[in-house]
Amino acid sequence: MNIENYISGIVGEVVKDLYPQAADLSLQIQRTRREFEGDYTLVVFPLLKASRKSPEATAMEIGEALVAAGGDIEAFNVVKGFLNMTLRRSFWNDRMIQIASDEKFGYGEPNGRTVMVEYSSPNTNKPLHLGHIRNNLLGYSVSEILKANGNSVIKANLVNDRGIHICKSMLAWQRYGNGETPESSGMKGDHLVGKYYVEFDKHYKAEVKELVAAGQSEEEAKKNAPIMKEAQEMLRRWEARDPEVYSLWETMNGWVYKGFDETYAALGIDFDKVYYESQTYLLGKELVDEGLNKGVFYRRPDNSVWVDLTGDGLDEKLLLRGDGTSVYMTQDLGTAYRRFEDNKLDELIYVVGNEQNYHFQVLKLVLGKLGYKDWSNHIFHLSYGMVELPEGKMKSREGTVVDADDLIEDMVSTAMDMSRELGKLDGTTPEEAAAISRMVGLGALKYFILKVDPKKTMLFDPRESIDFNGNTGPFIQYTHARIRSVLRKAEEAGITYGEDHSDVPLVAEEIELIKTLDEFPATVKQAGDTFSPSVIANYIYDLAKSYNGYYHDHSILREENAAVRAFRLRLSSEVARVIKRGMRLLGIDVPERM
RNA sequence: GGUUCCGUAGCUCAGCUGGAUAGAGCAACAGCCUUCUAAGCUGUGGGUCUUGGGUUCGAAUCCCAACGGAAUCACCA
Repeated sequence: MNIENYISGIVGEVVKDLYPQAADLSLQIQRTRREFEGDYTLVVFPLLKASRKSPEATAMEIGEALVAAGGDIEAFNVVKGFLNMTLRRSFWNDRMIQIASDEKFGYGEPNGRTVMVEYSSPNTNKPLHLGHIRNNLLGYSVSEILKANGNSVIKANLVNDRGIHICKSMLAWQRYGNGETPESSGMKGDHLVGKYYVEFDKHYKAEVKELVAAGQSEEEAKKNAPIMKEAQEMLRRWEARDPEVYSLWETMNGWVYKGFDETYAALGIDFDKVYYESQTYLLGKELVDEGLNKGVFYRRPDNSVWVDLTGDGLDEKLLLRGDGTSVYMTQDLGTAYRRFEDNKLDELIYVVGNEQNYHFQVLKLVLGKLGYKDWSNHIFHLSYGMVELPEGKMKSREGTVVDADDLIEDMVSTAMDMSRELGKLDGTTPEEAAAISRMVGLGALKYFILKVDPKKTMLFDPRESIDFNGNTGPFIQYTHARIRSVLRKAEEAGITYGEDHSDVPLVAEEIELIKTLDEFPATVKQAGDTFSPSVIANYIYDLAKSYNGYYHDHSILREENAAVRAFRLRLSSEVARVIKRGMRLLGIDVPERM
């Protein structure tokens, strides 16, 4: 139980005695603002109806009763309608020990719930870019936070491995590739395939231009370009399992998967299940039949199937083409259905960009109309905003896409350069230097992206992200490394934490730190409820920042009083522990030294 | 036009279920390295929380409207 709840309990008893009518009101306890005297504050306004007294008089009355009770609240003061309560000093010493002795501090007990988080979900025709990085980091972090809250989590990746876009890469490779492979070219597989996707586009545009010059309209030309027709023919052959096309498809996708695996490994993310669209794209047709039978869908004269959502403020939506083939929505209905069935899911979270908000609105509505309200109410679209660059939006056509692999390498090498310049890598082996640079470079990238509220469009400024000052991952990592250094030195000097800290007089910063530490479990829970790593990120930053101020103002190892020194060591080690746990929830590693 | 989301300091962002004088970082300026890691610390300046209504003892936060911006509304996935 955290302190706010504890105090709420104590105050609740007193309030119940004083004002029986107020017994079922929930009390508002919050940390006392810095400018005022006290530790925690009760807002008394909601109690005025029951007390029938002025705010000041009510607060006074409660405060006096609390102090008279002789518990942990030893003093109080009243400012307007706010009752500021001061806790006994020994309370904080005890609380610190309690936190320190709790092995699972911040983590919830298993709650028996199963949650699937689908994220990443790349296309196999091009490498990952900056937008995917936000997706991957969010998906992984949200999974970790849900686990910390006691859920059993299935991390799922749905790979879009079929469709016309893959055929484009395949065709261009056949024509212009000269048998080039990742091995022969030394390129990462996903980059190689992406190169031919671009190659296709180049030739396609040239052909369109030619046809337009020959008198066709732009629209006609786009349909009639021979290379496009050939790609479409290839897709038909793929669907017919033509051996030649199918084996090329397998080969090239294999290259891409190998490339993706490297990127995933570099980002430190993973999956429990990988689904392939080539295996799921036929799902969902039974649901369409079901909807027709139930009368919630309807058929048009051309035999296509639709659902009318105009009553819900949306449009009519196609569910099945006239020729009986399925569309994106059909598949998604089918896969959602199957996932709930197969895994007994309590919750299904899709980490997908906000350009698909409409799609998920429809998905939930349609499932609801089919009568699967239990499921539609437990689908959560974790929608995230675009990542923009200082120069403007990323556009693949204009070559302003930031490639994920390039970016990661850039971050790591910049971290290495800066560390070296500052002399931080002196006395480390090349392996250590590389490991630290990797942790710091990725920490900078991950933290910069995760600290922002997912649903907001964010600006990624490479220069600012690599600036290690301020609210950044490296600052937090640095704080941790410093603490670890102090702890190492203490160990070398044979200084131990000791057992009894009950009489140590604490300074104000120490009490503030304990309060902040105490909020960690509540913060994890809050981030779990809202699926937001940014809550965790900003919490750890606050903790690290206030520790840094404390660190500069109070000596730890040089303190002469052994009990005080032991307490400070212990407090420091708890801060380090919580920082490490918090960073883990964001998927960020913290070095022991840097 | 419909739907969803966003609008907080010059810039990038916090601000939890409504609570006290709205907070950080960057940038600017002024201090602090014979002392446990200066990738740091301390201080100064900088705000009609887009606007207007409403609910309330109390609104950046909740509701409505307007304005500004983003995404989306395909027999693409």
